Amino acid sequence: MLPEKTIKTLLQDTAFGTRVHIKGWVRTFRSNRFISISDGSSIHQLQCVVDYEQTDEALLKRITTGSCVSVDGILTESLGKGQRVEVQVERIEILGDAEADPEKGEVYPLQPKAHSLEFLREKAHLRFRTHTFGSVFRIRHAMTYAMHKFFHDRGFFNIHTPIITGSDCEGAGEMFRVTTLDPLRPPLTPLGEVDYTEDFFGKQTHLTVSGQLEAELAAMSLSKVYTFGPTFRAENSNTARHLAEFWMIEPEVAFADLHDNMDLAEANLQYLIQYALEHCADDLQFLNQRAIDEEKNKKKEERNEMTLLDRLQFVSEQKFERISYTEAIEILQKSKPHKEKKFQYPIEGWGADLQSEHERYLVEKHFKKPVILTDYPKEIKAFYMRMNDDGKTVRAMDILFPGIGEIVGGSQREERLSHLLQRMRDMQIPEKEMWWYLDTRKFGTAPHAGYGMGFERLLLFVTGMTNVRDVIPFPRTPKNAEF
RNA sequence: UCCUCGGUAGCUCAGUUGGUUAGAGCACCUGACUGUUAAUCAGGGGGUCGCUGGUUCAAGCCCAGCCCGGGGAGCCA
Repeated sequence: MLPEKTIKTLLQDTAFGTRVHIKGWVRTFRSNRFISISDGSSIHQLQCVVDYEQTDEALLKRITTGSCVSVDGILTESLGKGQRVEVQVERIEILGDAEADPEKGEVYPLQPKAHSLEFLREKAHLRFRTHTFGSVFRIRHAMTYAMHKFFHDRGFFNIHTPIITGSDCEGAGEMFRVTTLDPLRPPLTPLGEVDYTEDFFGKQTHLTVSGQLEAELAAMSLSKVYTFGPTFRAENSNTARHLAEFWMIEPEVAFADLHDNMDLAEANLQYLIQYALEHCADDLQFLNQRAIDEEKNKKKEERNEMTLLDRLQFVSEQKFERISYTEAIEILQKSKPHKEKKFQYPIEGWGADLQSEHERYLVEKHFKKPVILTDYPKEIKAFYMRMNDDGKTVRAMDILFPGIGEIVGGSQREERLSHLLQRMRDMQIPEKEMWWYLDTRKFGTAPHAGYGMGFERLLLFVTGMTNVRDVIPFPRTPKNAEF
C-alpha cells in the first residue's frame, strides 16, 4: 500500500505521537539504531530509530545501504541533534535486500561517501539514489513544469512537432537515419542505389534536428506557439555541452521582431531561474554547498567568483547585455588578450565566426553577465534568418551564458518570399522539398521570430553541474547508448 | 574528428632513477560498543596494475598499437 504521506511532508509534520507509515530506501544505518531513509520526495532523509534489543538480529543485518524498507512507527520529536523529527520504529519490513555480502552476490555499488560523477555515469541506473542526482532530477522536473507554465501563462500553445522527419534540410547538422529496410540486403534501384521508395515511409526519413520549421507553420495561425521535445544530432561531438539526444524548447511568435524575441528569451530564462530559486531552495542549497566543496580542490584562478546561488540571483535580476556582432568584434579587437596575442585564435576581423574563447571573454571578462549577440554576418548563419537592409547581416541572436556559452540561438525569420528564395539558392537548399515551408510565405506571410533553448544547458546553469551528461537521466553520446 | 591528461582492490587514490611478497582510507566480513549524523574501535579477506605485443637478467613504471574515460577545441542547443 502506498504511504499516505511522503517523507517531505512528514519532516514538516508536528503531529507527534501519531502512527505513521513510510516506505523508502536506506541511505545509512548508524549505531545499529538509526536508519536514514529517503523516498526521493526531498533531499532530506527521515531518521527511523529501531530498538535493536527488541529486534531480530537477522533482520537488523539486512538493513543495509541501498535496501528498500517499509516502516511503521510513532512520529516523535527527535532526541538527538541534527533533525527535528524522527520515527520510533514499531515494525520494520525489508521489501528489497541490497546484498552486501560479496560471497552471496554482488555488492551494492553506492557507498555512503562521495563518488566521482564519472563513476556514477556508468551506474546511471542507480545514480538517482544519490543526493546530487536526486536534486538534479527534482530540479529538472521543476524546470519542465515551469517552462510549460511560463508559455501557458503568456498565451502560447504547445505544439508536438514530428520526431521523424522527411526533410533533411532543417539545416542543423548530421541526422540519424530512420529505416525499416534490411541493412544487409536493401532493395536496390536499377542504378544500384538503395531504393527508399520501398522503405516504411516511401522515402528517406530521419530523426528531427529541430522542430522550428514546423513550429513556424503553426505560428502562422496560432500566433504564439512553442515546442518542447527531444532533438537528435548525429554529430561526433565529445564535449560537456553536447548530446546526441537532447531536449530543446523552441518558441515561434507571429508579429514579433528581433527585439520582441530577445525580450521573450530573456524573460524566459529569468523566469525559470527565479522559479528554481523559489521552489527548489533545499536542492539548490545542497548543490550550492556541493559546488563550494568541489571548488576547494581547484586552483584559485579556476574557481568561480560567485557561488551557485549568487550566480542564479545575479542573472535573474540583471538585464542582459545586448550588442551587435559588429560591436563585439570591435570590443575584441580593443581587448587586452587580443593586443597581447593571448587568444589562441586571433580575431580575424569582421566576417569570421567567434571562437569559444572570444565568447567567453565577452561574457566572463568584459561584461561579466549574460550577453545577447545580434546581427551576425549572413555567411555564418542559417538560410531562414531575416536579411537586414545592409544586405550583409541577418537578424540573428545568440544568448551567451557564463560557463556554458550559447544557451539560446534564434532569429527573426525571413518572411519575404523573394528574399527567402534568394538565400535558399545561395546556400543550395533544395526548394522542391521545402514547398510546404515556402507556402507560408506565399499565403498570408507575417513577420515572425523564434529561438531554440537547450534544456540541458539551462540545467547546467541552474544546478551548477558542469557536464550535460549529468543533467539528463540517460545520456546518449558517441559510443554510448547504455540503459 | 583533433589536442591533452589519465586507466593500480568494489570506490577514491599513493606507488621514488625499472629491482624482493604492490600499499592507504572508505566499502565488505568477524567481533566490541551503542543517541548516532558519511557513527566509532580492533581484527580479517580482497589485485589479470585497461588490452595486445615489444625492450630488459628484471616492467605497475620504458616503447608501439588498440580500447575506455576526463578536460580543451570544432560542430551547435
